[in-house]
This record gives sequence, C-alpha cells and structure tokens, in this order.
Amino acid sequence: MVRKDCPIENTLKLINGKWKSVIIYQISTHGPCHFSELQKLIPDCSKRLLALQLKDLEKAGIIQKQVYSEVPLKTEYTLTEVGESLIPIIKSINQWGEKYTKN
Amino acid sequence: MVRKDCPIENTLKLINGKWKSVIIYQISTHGPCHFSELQKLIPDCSKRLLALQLKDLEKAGIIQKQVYSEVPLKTEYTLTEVGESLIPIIKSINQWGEKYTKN
DNA sequence: CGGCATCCATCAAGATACTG
DNA sequence: CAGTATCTTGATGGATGCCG
Repeated sequence: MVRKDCPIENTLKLINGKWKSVIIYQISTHGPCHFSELQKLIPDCSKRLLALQLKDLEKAGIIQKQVYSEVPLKTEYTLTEVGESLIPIIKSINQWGEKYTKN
Repeated sequence: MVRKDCPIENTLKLINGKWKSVIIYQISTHGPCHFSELQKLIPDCSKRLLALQLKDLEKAGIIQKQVYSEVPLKTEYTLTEVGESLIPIIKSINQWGEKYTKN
C-alpha cells in the first residue's frame, strides 16, 4: 500500500502495532526478559498478542530470542544493537507522553 | 482497553494512525499547508483518510485549522505549540528510519 | 513455561459519489 | 476547494483451548 519511501512511517510501523514500543521500553529498562516477565510487566497485553508482537520485533531485528531447552521451557528476550539504537527515541516519546498526555 | 498509564502508547496513538506523523512532518518542514497541498505532499494518503487524520490531529491539539470563507474555499493547517514540541521527536524518528530502514 | 491454532467481533481504510 | 456519506473489505485483536 505504501509505495513511497517514508522513513517515518517505516519506523513507526516497527515500533507501533500496539505494545511493541512498550515491549522495547520494558526490555530496555528492565533488562533481558522472559516471556512471563513481559506478561507481568504489560498485563494489558494478551498472551497471544504479546507473542505476535515479539515475533514481529524479532523479525524486524529489534529483539533477539534465546531459548533454553530446559524443562520447564525458558526463553529470554534481549534487544539487538538496532533495538538499542531505538532507545533514545522511545525514551523521548515516553517523556513527551508524560508531559503532554494525561491519563 | 488500555487501562494503565502508558505515556508511550498515548503518544504513539497521537502520532501514529497512518500518516499522522507524516502530516506533522510535512507541516513542520513545509510550513502552513492547505488541504490540497497536503494531498500533493502525501499522495498515497487518500482524501478521506487525510481529512480524518487532520481532524484527529486537530482534536488532539497538535494542529490548528484556519478557514477562510472565500470562494473558492481555503483552509490552512498549522502546528500548535504542542505540535511544535513534537517536531524533535518526529525528526529523530525520521532520521532513524533513514538509517535503519531500507525501502 | 512459552507459545500456536482457531473462531469471532471490531475496526481501520479503500473506492466511489455527493455537497457547500 | 475542502471536505462528508456510504458501502465494503482486509487486518487487528480478544477469548479459548491445545501442545511440546
């Protein structure tokens, strides 16, 4: 649908998509996270959606997934370098939101 | 659906929504814009959608609309102060996109 | 524990036509 | 010129259940 180069939209497509930005934010402040940790940190995001968003983020090269084939299963999500480079932006968005949006 | 305070999501809801960020970006670089100018600047955004997004942005207090009741009709969209405060963020998002997304 | 599959409701967005 | 109205469809997200 989008034909033209549009860096803004390209970027926003990556970090939007409901909760993606929050996931990045949480991993960046909280450190590497397990799936269940993210569930606790973002309780309003359903399990299904969380999994979908994580997959998208992984495909986009923003986060990395390490699977430890233990029992019980354990995974760990970390930011890639690309993901890290997004942190300043995510933080400034967060700050702007704190200042200009009241909830 | 979103219960918890979430400044990031609040902010992204404002600037995302397909083309909103681009509209802000265009007005910020191009200066005050008429409806038809925005159409030319963002040809992939349909007329209908453009109108909707402009209305949302106006409601959010990010842009202002001046209507000149001449014939033919003329309107002009400008950024509010709140809108201006978003520019640094929009620009950094744009720069990030230029660097990290290839289209 | 960390998901995926399925079904379903909702919604966002395109196409087209019409108006002050 | 600057929109609005209507209709339709594809994508999004919730709920639930299953599986390694």
